[in-house]
Amino acid sequence: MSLEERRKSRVTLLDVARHANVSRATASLVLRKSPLVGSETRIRVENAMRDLGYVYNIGAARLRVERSQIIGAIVPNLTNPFFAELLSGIEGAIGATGKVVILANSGDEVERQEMLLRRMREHGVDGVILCPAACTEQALSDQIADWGMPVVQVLRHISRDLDYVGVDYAAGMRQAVDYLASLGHETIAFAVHGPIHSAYQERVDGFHDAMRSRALEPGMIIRFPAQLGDIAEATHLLFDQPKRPTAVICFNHIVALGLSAGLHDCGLTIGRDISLVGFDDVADAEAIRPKLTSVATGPVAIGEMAARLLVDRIADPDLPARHVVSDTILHIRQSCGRPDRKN
Amino acid sequence: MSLEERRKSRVTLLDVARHANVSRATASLVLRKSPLVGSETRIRVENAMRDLGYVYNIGAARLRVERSQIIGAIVPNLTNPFFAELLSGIEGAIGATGKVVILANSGDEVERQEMLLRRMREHGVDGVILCPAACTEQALSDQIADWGMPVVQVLRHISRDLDYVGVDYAAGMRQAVDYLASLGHETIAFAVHGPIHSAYQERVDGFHDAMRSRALEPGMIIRFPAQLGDIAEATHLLFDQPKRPTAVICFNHIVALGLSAGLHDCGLTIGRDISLVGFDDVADAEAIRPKLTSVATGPVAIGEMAARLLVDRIADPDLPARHVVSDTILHIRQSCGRPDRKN
DNA sequence: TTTGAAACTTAGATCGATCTAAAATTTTTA
DNA sequence: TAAAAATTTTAGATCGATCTAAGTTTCAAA
Repeated sequence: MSLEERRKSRVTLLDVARHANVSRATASLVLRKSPLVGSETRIRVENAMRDLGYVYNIGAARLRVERSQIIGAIVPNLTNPFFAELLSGIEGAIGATGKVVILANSGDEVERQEMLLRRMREHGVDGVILCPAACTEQALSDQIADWGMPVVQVLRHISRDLDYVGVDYAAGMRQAVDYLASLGHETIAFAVHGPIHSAYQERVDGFHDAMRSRALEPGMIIRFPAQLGDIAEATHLLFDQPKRPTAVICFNHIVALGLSAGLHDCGLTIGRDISLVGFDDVADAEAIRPKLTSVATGPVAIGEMAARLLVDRIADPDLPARHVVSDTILHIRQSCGRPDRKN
Repeated sequence: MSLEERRKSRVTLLDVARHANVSRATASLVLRKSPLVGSETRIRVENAMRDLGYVYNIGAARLRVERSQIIGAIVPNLTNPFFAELLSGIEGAIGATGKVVILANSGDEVERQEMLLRRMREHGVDGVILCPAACTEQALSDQIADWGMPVVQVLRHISRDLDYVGVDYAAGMRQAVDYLASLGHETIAFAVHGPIHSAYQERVDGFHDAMRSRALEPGMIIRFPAQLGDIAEATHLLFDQPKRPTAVICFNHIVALGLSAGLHDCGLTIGRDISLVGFDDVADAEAIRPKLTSVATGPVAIGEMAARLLVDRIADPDLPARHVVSDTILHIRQSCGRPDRKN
């Protein structure tokens, strides 16, 4: 009956109090570092805690207090290193406030996301950082408001009524297009993939706007497969166009890796025969050869910022919604050159 | 006083019970799908739950029951895609059992790891999947036993008394060495980096053993910097050796990416001038050109297995310790060739 | 010595579920 | 039709903390 033993052996605040010859209430005050307890008593209680190996039971405390010290994070895809870095930022910033992060993977499926939100509510999370699954209805926002649950949208948004931390994708696309245009490129493709959501749309719109305002040919959007392995093999899509692009902007680092491999397989030299610009600069960008010129979005910092906003919102649920859109940085490396006029 | 309102508006089981004209106990039975309640009553209660928008409060339930439905996962470094994939496996398998994962990053620091374990105990986790930080003392294992906390070690181990899910690193090294030897390589280097732990040691020992049993020159271990960016620049370390290696086995995908970039910068062609074998095959391995031959360790499956072991251990804490060591698979791609005899 | 304020301490209710043991109801059996 | 058995339902204690409101001590001032 080892379970029984274990339960019995659990040290509660009452045990501590008895051991220190004070009441449960006083022990609780010590726990919460209240200035009300005398220093002699405080020390006696602290010693008792140490001697008995007392472990605070947040779950029990939460029953009285409205804070669980747990926040949730829902991302569409954990295996994507971009989201891993985002998560790292979230965990770091939330952890620093003494809270804890429940992690979940929506797989970009709305029903799964719904289930996860419910599960998190059952666990009484203080708030959620949500990167909404593609096709999430705006109605979810009202639902969330109904629940009275603090939520920060990250990277993608479904409603202006909720906090949002993201990236100025349009500006990022403009940086990429401007840079390529300055090198003399006129036929530029945007290689996209994956499900459609706000961040996708903003990139596409940004691309079109940037092309238009440079008076370049209307933007060429080319869709690639979802999986990294399949992208390289689909590289030919770039050349199946009415007019062959001299430069390609990649939707994210997955497309960049895939195309970088695929172009290599076609016997083309990146930076000479064709120019490539990445987006969502993750650590690996440094390791591709030639080094990939790319638009960096700083996922770790975004995660940290989202955490900060969530903490603020939890502290004051009536704050007006805030929208933090961070700038991108164009890292010029070696994957772009002047267009080959022979084409 | 919106907080007050919110609290008041929280629907409890008692509200549901009243609304359905039954007692709290009956409502609780319905919640737990007990066969004891009559079907007419069950439906009435279920309707009441739906009508009132009842949300189960796991925290409250946990006070009576010994299960929190929370498990913890501690990894040394979230931004490493290898651990992200591991985590993805853990989250998937744990999530499928209806439990939830608290995520934490030890940064490979023992004190931080200790703090995180404490925090998780305070949250009453049912168990923890731990990839121990480098330099973790074996004493932690006794500590954990004292606490009566179910723990599964993953990828690294500090004690045979705890469950462990990992990789047969020695066999993996043998596969790599055997393959290179079969191509005719005799001077093989092992490029390592990062903190020293069981998985590190097993790889190094495995390398030495494999070299010895093939009667090749004693293994050459070369340490590289921790950060990806610095590895490429340190590539020359390979050539500072008394005898220049014709093939290099990389400690993990970070070293592989770094060296693959660095060798390229040195003007060497991988697979012709020098052979490279990766380890810890992550998704990106497909995207390096030439495609990287590597020893795959399947992080997602390892995470899933660790989750399964933890669930079993929680169900029966008195189970003898289990050790699951999974096989590696050598993926032969394009980064290896016959040694250049001119050297 | 009494009084009042300041400094500490505490009893007991409370949060929202589960569990036990017993009560109420229905069905079956004699 | 009464007793026994089976099926449902429930009152009230309980988990481990926090909070309120009230009770003690201590000590300086009157």
